[in-house]
Amino acid sequence: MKIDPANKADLSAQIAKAIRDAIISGEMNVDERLPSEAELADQFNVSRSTVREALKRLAAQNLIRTRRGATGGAFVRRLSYEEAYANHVTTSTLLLSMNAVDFETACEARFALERACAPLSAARRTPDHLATMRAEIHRQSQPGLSDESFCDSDVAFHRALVDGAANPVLSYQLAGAVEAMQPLMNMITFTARSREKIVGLHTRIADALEAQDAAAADAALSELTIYTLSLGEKAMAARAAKKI
Amino acid sequence: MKIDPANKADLSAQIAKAIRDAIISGEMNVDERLPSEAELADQFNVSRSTVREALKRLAAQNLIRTRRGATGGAFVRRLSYEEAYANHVTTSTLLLSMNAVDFETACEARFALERACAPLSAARRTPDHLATMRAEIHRQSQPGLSDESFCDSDVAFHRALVDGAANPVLSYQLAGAVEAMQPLMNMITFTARSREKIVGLHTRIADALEAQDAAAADAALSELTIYTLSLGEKAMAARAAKKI
DNA sequence: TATTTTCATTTGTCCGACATTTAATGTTTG
DNA sequence: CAAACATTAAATGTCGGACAAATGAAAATA
Repeated sequence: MKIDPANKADLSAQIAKAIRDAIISGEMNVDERLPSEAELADQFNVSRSTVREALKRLAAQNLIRTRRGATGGAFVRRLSYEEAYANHVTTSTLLLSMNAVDFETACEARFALERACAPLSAARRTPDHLATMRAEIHRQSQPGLSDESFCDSDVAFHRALVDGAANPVLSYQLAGAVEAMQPLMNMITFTARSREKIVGLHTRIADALEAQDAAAADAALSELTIYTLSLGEKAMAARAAKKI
Repeated sequence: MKIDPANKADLSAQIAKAIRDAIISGEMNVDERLPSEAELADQFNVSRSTVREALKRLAAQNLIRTRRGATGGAFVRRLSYEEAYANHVTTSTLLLSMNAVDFETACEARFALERACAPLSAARRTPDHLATMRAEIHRQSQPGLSDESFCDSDVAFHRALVDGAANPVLSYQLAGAVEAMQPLMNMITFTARSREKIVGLHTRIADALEAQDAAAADAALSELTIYTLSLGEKAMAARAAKKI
């Protein structure tokens, strides 16, 4: 880790990379303390400012945490699921918006992934998951609900479906797909009729999971996919018509 | 964006957050130039060093790029799929290793996600994808291949399967699941017999995709899941026996 | 013993200086 | 006039020192 070639490119980036590699390779363990900034500056033969910039890069990636004081310093941080979730969601959102991913592609990906969870969720969902889904369905049926709240509830419902699979790795991977879709979903104005249909499909999904009927859940999800895609097309057409 | 409460905690983190929010909310567009470090220092009423630490945080998240010189500065960066891939893979890897995710959970997640791609891949795979898969299968059949190379080839094969779905969002989400599994897969010593069986299943998958037979592909993937899980169990048992 | 004080260590912030890179501008020369 | 060259200005990158603030440990005190 002490290596640092006399490369011309961004010393702070090089140092960050060296430390990051040490962490990723397992050379440094969780909660292990890094040398102090002054010591690192000595080791790498750079100024303390440069070391600090490197450490801030690592902090931005949640790889280290710092504490002031006598026993303070920089420590290798255990990456928690919650933080990873949050990062994954914002990155996915940015990726969708910056690269102008079309609704169809995102929607297809989202539902394909969700359908992968359905069989596992049918087998393992707990009463808690079912209760969450029922509660969200109830919320979605409220007449005065704003479009934004409906979207939130939609996400919460599908999140419960995914979590029902009781596989944290799966939940993590899907968080990006489901939650990042929300801004795109907001493009679609949910009319009263489309909400009714969606709530109906959600109910079918919840029923199927309660009955532990994977095939029925898959069928309902498939219908929801098709319906959501048709809503997207309609919204696109409306937007195109408006432009002309 | 100019807001900055007189909070005493971590000015550079606060500033980074303010700028990050401006970028994520779409307030700043791709390739737009941020004010210079000196100007930002003025705006936020902090020193240039503090601003620099904030900018390094953003650079670490690939949100900005900086260029030196007269027309230089910090620019909002378009997040590319390639970078997002790389980040997603390393984050997933860290998440698996730091949280001691068991082989079974990771394996289940991986194959569940892959099976979500299979129908799409059966419909859309190009000759290119098929050629890649065949080439990797051929490579996997070489007798002198190291375990590491076999793992690499395995990842490449499954990557081609996923890419065959022709959905970049799906590919991105799955990169983390497939590639992050590699270190865990390395735990399993691939004996000659297990390799033979795996190559056989890969061939069946490739055949099914070539024939655009989604059901057959799913069946083969299902078998591969079960077989991989059994290999994992065997490896665990062997490791346990060794310890005693 | 229990409490308070002192102290050393470490991160957080600021300042000023200089190096380096880069493009635009000005200047010289063929 | 045009091309090559030199100058300059603006920006990031790096350095070194200084002080503030937090924090736990050791020392002094009641």
